[in-house]
Formats: sequence, structure tokens, C-alpha cells
Amino acid sequence: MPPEGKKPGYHHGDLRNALLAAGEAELAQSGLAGFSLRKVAAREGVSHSAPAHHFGDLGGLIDALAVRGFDQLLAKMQAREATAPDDAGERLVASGLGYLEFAAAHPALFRLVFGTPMRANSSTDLRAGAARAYDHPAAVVASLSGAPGADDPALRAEVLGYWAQAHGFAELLLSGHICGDAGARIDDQARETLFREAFSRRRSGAATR
Amino acid sequence: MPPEGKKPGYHHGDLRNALLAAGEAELAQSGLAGFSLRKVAAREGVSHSAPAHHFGDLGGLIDALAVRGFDQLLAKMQAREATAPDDAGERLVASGLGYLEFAAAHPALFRLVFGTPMRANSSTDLRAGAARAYDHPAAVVASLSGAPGADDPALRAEVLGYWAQAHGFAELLLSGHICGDAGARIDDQARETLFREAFSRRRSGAATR
DNA sequence: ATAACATCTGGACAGCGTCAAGATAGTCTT
DNA sequence: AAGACTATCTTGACGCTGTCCAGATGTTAT
Repeated sequence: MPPEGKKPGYHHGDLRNALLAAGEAELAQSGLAGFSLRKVAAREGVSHSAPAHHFGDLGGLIDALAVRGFDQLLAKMQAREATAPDDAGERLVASGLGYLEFAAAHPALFRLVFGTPMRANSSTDLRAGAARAYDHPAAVVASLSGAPGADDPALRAEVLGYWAQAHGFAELLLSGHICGDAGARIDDQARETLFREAFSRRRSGAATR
Repeated sequence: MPPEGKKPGYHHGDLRNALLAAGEAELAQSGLAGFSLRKVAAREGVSHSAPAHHFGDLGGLIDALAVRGFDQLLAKMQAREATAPDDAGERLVASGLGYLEFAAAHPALFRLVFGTPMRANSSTDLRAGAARAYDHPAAVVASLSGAPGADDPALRAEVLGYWAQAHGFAELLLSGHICGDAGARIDDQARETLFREAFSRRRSGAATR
């Protein structure tokens, strides 16, 4: 019966995916600070050490949540781009706005995703998820810059600068260093105006390369 | 005898400042994950609940460390600028490099500083520390843009874009999304080259405003 | 000296992540 | 069909955490 999980008919059915969903819910509700393995387990009505078999330890659960987070981030970028006019520059701005949208909609998950350090021994899933999220804006920048070689160092710098700006904007927003209070949700429209304003200067620089 | 703390002659002498120093040391050694009030207290040889009287709770200690962190960040920016040639653009780049230097030298403290959300009810000290750190790059940008009015919205956007890029670069560096491994210290020279490359595009954009 | 106060200790408590041992349910081999 | 095997989950324990509270200790003011 489980749609896609693992084999059907376990004790729980599909505990692994259920725990991931519960983890996201818990994260959205209690934030990153109060996040705990035991609360996630309790949310699914399962014993406190049931998650261990699926994720090893807390780090394992966090990594798995981060993988899903990367994919959600990517999806937000793509969704926002789909609403943009058919212009390379506009698509890039839209992608950045999608980035911000995700951070604003899921602040705790966003912090979890980028709080998880990418290490040389990180799981393959995690590295692949991060790569998917990075490759997409890279492709957009490439199309904007007239598609030079994919390994062009200038392109790499361009993507890095773009990503850093969008990411920093998101982080500062969540820290409350932009709107003055991390709790008060900044108005969507105001956020977009602010980002466009700050970002347009970067774009004009990119166009002159 | 205590140089500047509070009144002299306590049981410990100047426990508050001693705990702050111990906190930074603990942070540098064990990172943000393993950070604990009790370990900091043990470092100074005092009981596990001695810090409570000076900082209230863990959040109070963290806020106090964040205030110091902001000042250290500011100092790093200023120190780096002092070595830059006398050119507004170069000073701005130097300021960003100072930002990165601080993040690379004190990763856990950097994350603590910006992980502490600025809320409307945050302590006056914390808000003032953040303001000091923000006002400085703002002044540099203002001098670069030909010093328009301090409340010019265009200037505000310019500063925000600059800050976001430097901050995002630092965060991505610490997450391991730039060099591929959060543990491996990226070479100082490589970091600077990368940042200059990514940042120069922004500057050229700024110049055309 | 006596009172008031700031500072620090020590014990208690619930919640946490992790580990080890055992119960339960599904699958596979024969 | 029956037994062996494995995956899944429960239970109880451990040390560590932040916080609270009663009290001890040292300092200052009256």
C-alpha cells in the first residue's frame, strides 16, 4: 500500500518517510532550537529510539531532512522562474526570489539545510542534493552570459557571486538584520522590491562582462 | 584590581568577563554544536550554575558573546581596510575580505553571532553591536557612491546588496558549499582571489549607477 | 555589630541522544 | 508447512544538558 517507500507491510508501514514528514512539521512548528529526535518520534506515536534504525543518529535524520530541503529549495526556484517573463535576466531574478521565498516560508528548514556542513565524508545523497540545487542557478547564469564553456572560471565566479548574494540576503532576513525583527514576517512585496533593488546592481555588472 | 569589569573584589574577581573569554575559547575548540553552559563554567572552575547570575540563562550568555562577536567582526573589517590602497572601491573590497577573514578564523563564533535572531525585544547591547557592525560598511559604500544623503534608499539598497554578498559568501564557505569540505580550511590566497573575482562584478555594477 | 546584598555552591528535576537487550512481525529456505 | 533468519520496533538505562531552588559565603552599607 505505501506509495513508494520501501517494501510494504512493516509494523508501521513506511516509518522512514513518515518520520521525515513529522520532522518537517516539527521543524516548522517548534523551530530549529527545540528540535529533538524524541519529539519527532512521539509525533508518529513511535518509541523514542525507533528512528535510530532508519537514520542511525540525530545527524542522520538531519542529513535526510537536508536532502529533502535542497530539493524543495530547487523546486521553489523553478516554480518562481516559471512565472517570469521569457528573459534570461528576469529568470535569474525570479530564481533568486524563489530562493528567498523558500527561506521565508520554511526558516527553520532553511537554516537546517545550510547549517549542515558539507564534509568530504558526507553522504552521497546529501552531496547530490546540494549539487542539484547549485547546478540549476548555474545553468540560468550560463544562459544569461551567452553560454560559455561550462567550466569557464569566469562563469563559476559569476554563479558564486549570484548565489552568495541571494543566500546572504536570505540569511540576513532570517536573522532579523534586514527587517529589524526575525519574528515579524516581512511583507512579500516589500521583500521582493528590496531584493530587486539590491540585485539589479549586480545584474548590470554581470551584463557588462 | 579588575581592569574594567564591575566592582572589584568579588569571589572570583571578574567572573563575567572571564566566562565570556572562556565561552569564546570553548566555542573555538568544540564548535557551536558541543557548546554548553556547564563546560564554560567548568573551564573557569566555577559551579555549573554560577553563570546564571551574570547572564540569566544560556540565551543571555549567547547574546553577550554575540555582542563581542559583532565588535570583533567590525575590528577585522577595519584592520583589513587599513592595509588597502587609498581608493574607495579597494576599501570596500578590503572590508569584505575582513568579513571573510573573521568568519574563517572564528567559524563557530560567526555562526553564533548570526544564528542569534535579532528580535524586537533583543537586548539594547545586542542591537547596538549589530548596528555598529552595519554602519561601518554603510559608510564605506556611501563614500564610494559619492556620498548621497545617508537615508537615500538607493544607498540603502547598495549597502544591503554588498552586505548580503559578503555575508552569503562567508556562510557558504563555512557550510562547505564553496570549497567542498567545511572542515578543510581553504587557502587564504585562494579565498581572496575567489571573492575578488565574484565581487568585482558587483562593483562594476555599482559604479554604473 | 548588625543588616542587607551580591555572589557562588550543591542538589534536584525533566528532557535530551545514544546504547544494549529483548520482543514482534515479516520473509526466506527447505 | 515449519523452522531459521532478518528487519523493525520497544523498553530501560546511562551520562549530559539547562533550569530552578535552598543555602552557604563573602562584601558592603548602616
